[in-house]
Amino acid sequence: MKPKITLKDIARELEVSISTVSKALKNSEEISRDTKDKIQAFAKLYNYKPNNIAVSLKNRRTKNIGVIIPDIVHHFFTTVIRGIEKYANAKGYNVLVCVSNESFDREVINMELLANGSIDGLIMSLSSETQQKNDYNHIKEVTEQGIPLVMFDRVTPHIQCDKVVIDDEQGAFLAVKKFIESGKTKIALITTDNYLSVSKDRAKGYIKALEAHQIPLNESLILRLPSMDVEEKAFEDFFSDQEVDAVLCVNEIFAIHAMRLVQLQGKKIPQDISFIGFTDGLLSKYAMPSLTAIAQHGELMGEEAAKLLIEKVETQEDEMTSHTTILQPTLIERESTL
Amino acid sequence: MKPKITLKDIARELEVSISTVSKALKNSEEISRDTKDKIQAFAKLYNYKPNNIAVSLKNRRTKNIGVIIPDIVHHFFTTVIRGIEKYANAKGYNVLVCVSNESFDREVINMELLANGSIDGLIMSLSSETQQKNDYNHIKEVTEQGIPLVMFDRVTPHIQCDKVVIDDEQGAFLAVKKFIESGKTKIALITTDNYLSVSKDRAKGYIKALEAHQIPLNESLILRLPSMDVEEKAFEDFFSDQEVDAVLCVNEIFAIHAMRLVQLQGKKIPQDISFIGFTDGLLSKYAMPSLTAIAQHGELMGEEAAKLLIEKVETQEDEMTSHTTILQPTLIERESTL
DNA sequence: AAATGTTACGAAAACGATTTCGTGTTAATA
DNA sequence: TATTAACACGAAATCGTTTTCGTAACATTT
Repeated sequence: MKPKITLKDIARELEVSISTVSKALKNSEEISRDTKDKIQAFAKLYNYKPNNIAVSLKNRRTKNIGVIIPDIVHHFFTTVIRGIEKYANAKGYNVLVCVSNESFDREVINMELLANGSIDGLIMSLSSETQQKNDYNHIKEVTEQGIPLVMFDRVTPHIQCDKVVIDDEQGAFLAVKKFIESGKTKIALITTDNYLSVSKDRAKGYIKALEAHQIPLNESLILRLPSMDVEEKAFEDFFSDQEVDAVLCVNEIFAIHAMRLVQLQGKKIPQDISFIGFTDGLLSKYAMPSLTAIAQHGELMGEEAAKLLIEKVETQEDEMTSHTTILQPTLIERESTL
Repeated sequence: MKPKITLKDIARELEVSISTVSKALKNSEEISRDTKDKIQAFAKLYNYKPNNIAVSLKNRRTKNIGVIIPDIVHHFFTTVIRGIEKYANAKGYNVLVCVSNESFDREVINMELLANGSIDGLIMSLSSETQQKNDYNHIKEVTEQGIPLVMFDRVTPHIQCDKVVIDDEQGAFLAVKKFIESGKTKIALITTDNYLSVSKDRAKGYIKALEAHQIPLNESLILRLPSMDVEEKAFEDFFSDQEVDAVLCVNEIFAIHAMRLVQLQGKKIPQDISFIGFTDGLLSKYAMPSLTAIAQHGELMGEEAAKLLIEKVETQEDEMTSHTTILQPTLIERESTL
């Protein structure tokens, strides 16, 4: 085992000062060609690499950016991370991912941990618990310390910072419009309770589209689940109590479940009943039949968030202007719609 | 904007020395009750939090563990991360996730980045490119520096370290056994080229199970794809050229594709043809019909890896014993088998 | 020959914490 | 009263870098 070599070690071996070594390795003009050659050769030989921690302490920059997401097993978030990584790595930044697990407390812990020097900036999406509690003090503290923050997807107007979202309302609007144009009228919406900002916006788009086409809103066609977990019973009741010829779901899981259920009831997709689901993940692509989806462009969202963040980090002008990027969702047509 | 407060700031305000502040905040016996109260109150008021970077530099421990995975959009790896996070967080460690994107170069870059002081230990799964190149020098360097390493899933015998894997051979064996016991004999295997350690082991289990039941091995029943991407043409040829009544796939995507294809050809699953796929992710659960799967227990694997790592990190005995944990795969029966 | 300018390097402070050791003040003991 | 012990705190080194500033040695200019 050969422990890492430091500037001090090199200086001692070569009988020069630490400063000389440091400068030589940075190819400073101050050091003579001879000395530089000698030091650089020695450093290469012993595979010297500066200690990141020490460099960070000195420079007060870590070249790390933190990311806090509610859930890592959720395909959408992983695509966002991929986008963040892609951009950040290209800019020489490392990405530090933490998972809040939809818990307010873990979100707070993660933020404190990251904000105490470990990162230059933070990208986050709110946990559902945080959105329910409506408590954003932990986030305010971080921004007040001057740490650049970018929020994506699950955002809040209570915090002033750069944001990247898709136009969820427009996404739902597009979907319902698609249904109506293919002759559907009994259009259902399966969603979570309104505490999630995105669910709220999607419901808005759903209603707006109905209004725009003079279809009266029928509240019984909206199924609101208390969580992301599927309750088989609620689904069954929903579909047996009434006639439905099109369903918009706020996530893939709901859509897949519903599709399976109606297929078992002998209905044909998309002839008898059409489906559109949000997020366009793997499930949509591989479902039977494949699911028409509203794509959220997670990777793009990640890249955009990283770009906004790194810009703030590198131009230390603490201009208090914040910018919200709204990405347009697109409809990916597959077999579940006409 | 109020920048973070340091020990020095507190010392200056309260007209004591930095050492006193440091000790007071650690509740040291050395400091009088009065002084401690005063300092602690002041620190709380100004929300003092020690700077992680400085603490890391001093203690030469970061309380971070690094994780390098080949792909973050892959469900299996995210479940492993979830397991790692779970255990590590409980032990007060932070998890730093990097993605190699199946690239050798990115793997090297990530390792260097992490290994230069950012982490106390590393958990990784090899990128496919690394397994193809069979070059592990970057990993050797890290272990030689005395940084504890645990590998999982995609491992190599060339590196001596703790490892966590599932018994892939046994998994494939179980699957094929299941097929045979339900009367199938024309059993196919759809896999990637052998450069992936796991694919190799699974093929071994497939062959072994056939042998154990005196079914002759028919090479034409093995479809080897050059990458994880699906080539539609190869699938079609494979299924039209011969009779097949059961298929084992080394991943979900292959399985879903194949199932869709044979269903379009009018075959009934599982009566005409059965399917089993590795990994038991979301797709298996929600496929139509749902896919019988070999579960790899990613979350458990992650927890185990984190446990092994943190043990090594905390007991600094550099005992050169390494330990391999082999998890047993389990067969999750669903609709795609009899 | 004196004054000035280069060149090549080292000393030391700094980043923010931790920790060892030393010491002045008081209290307890002989 | 002199000695020792306990208490409460501060000075300084340290972790591994970076960077500013000072300066010895030599070269150049008038």
